[in-house]
Amino acid sequence: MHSDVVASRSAEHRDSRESRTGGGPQLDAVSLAIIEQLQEDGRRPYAAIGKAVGLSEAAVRQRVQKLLDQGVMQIVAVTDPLTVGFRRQAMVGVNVEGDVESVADALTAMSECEYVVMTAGSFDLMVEIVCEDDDHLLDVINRRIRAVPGVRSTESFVYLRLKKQTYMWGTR
Amino acid sequence: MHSDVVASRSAEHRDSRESRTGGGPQLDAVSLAIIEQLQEDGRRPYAAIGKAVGLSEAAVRQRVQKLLDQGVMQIVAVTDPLTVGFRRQAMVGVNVEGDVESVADALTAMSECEYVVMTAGSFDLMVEIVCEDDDHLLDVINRRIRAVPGVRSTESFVYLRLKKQTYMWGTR
DNA sequence: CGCCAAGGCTGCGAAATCCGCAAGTCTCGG
DNA sequence: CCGAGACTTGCGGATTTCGCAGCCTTGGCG
Repeated sequence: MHSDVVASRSAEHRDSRESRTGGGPQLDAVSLAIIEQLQEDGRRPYAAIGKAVGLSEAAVRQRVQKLLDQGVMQIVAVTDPLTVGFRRQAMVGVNVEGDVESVADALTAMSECEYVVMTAGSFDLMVEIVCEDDDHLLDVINRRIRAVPGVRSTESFVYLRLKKQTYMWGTR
Repeated sequence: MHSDVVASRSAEHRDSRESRTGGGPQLDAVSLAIIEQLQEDGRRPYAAIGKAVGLSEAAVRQRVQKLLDQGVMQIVAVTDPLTVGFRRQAMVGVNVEGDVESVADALTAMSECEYVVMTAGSFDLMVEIVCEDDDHLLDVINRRIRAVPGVRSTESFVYLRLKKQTYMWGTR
């Protein structure tokens, strides 16, 4: 029944929290299936999940708890920012001279920066900004981001319309 | 004994120029508070939420259900794509000739496009792509996206490292 | 002004779920 | 051969969910 499950549980708990790029702790097919269930409905009962993935309720409970503890997934409410009062969003491309990492850390510390990623290409960093209004956005971009040491230049892409936003990784 | 949060029940006369893009029902302070609770923990019991926002368990349940039905929020599991087997991600800027909307729709229909937004700036669209490997990414960008009628050019920013990814809108 | 419908809230049992725990199985490695 | 880890089954008790019957307030309307 739950046979195809057997995967590598060898290097499960590696200490490296930095391993993002290299691929994190291996997840077997069952954990993947559990995550998919919770991506459809974060409040689905453990018993129902167990039935769907071929595990007992207790086992699902344990695995979910572990996935949460390990930080592999989190169960949260997500909203459209516009409906909760954030009227301006923008993607900002950043060019850096010197240490990209330290700039990224500085941006990460800003609450308005919802998403920070280091990239290859004509930008070193891409940052998604969520603001309440134009003034707020202007302040963040021109005064805060450009004030970070090492930031050479920025280019902004103000959001006109959000067309798609999914959280269905692994559900394909 | 209603509490602190409920204070502004009758004073919700803020200038509600509802912005079009997200449109949607005005959220009062209580619903906001409920959302914040669920952003911290999507599985938090209704009774606990009620205690926190000053409402009964049943009332919280009804409001949450309505928020879900209305599509204002969804409760889901979110993960780091890298830990679930998607090793290549990229942000792609797209320039369009002709109808931007129809191109956006075409991209939205692709399962690999996790995030699609229409922007102002040197790109008409920004698209986040989630792929399993380099071949997959190459295929999506060069063969699928560029094949969409109206796409004039694209520029890719391959993710090197995800530094921050939050879902705490409204929790500031 | 009085009446009524609608929406939102509370309170309350009943059903379902969560949670911890114990005992037994199975597999993998040392 | 034995221990560790993961899973299962089973089981209560605590907690949570859920449906429903009121209650109150608001707003429309004759």
